[in-house]
Amino acid sequence: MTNVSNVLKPRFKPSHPGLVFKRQVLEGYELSITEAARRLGVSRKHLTNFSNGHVPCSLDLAQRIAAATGSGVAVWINLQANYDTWLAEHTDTPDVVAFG
Amino acid sequence: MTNVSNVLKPRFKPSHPGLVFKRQVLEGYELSITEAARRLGVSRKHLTNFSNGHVPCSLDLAQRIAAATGSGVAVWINLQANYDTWLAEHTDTPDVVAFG
DNA sequence: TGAAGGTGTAACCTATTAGGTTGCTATTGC
DNA sequence: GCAATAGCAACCTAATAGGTTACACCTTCA
Repeated sequence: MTNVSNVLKPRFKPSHPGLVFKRQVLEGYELSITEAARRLGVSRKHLTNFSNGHVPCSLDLAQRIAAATGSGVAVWINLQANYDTWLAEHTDTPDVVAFG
Repeated sequence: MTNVSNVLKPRFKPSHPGLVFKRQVLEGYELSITEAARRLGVSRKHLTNFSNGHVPCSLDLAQRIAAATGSGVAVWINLQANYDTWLAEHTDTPDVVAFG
């Protein structure tokens, strides 16, 4: 697993998008989870789980956060993609037969 | 929706990861969908659907393709993320109350 | 001290979806 | 004709996003 991309781009475990949301957005706007959930149109339970890194950032949630904050939806999708990538690189790879 | 990022990074609709897989990987290795499905350990039906852009690239599939081709899993996750981003930017945004 | 609001978490339910199996039809090459 | 491939449909399952409700535990404030 030591290839060029790893050498050029050493990876530490990225923050879960929910933690970024909590620290950057909620604290930045001084919003409670309860109030943010109301404005986003999602349940408080779900936003709590997301903000604590227990559930991934779905496309729907990414769209809502982007719409409410004025940020691009790509930010949240890519945060999740980076997080997923790190996980995928650090879990066992499924059994396959190599191509070529 | 006309912001700096759109100006700097004009977006055309990205190819579905499955089409990339079909054109670049299958044709490159001269593999049939049937044979590739066998090697990846997924059903032929599912790989057909993926290769024709009917189903997204799941994390599991991304891991399998990466393992079989020696490419990084990030490639496939990011292809899907870019595709998702484009779709999210070109569909109606859900109803939310702005922060701040 | 007690009420109010915020937080975390658990149990339960529903809708969606990834993915499998089977079977049919069409196409291509031997 | 026949074998292999491809696309697609119907159907089934396991997993998951997300909701509702409820409970326990803080703070803060009157």
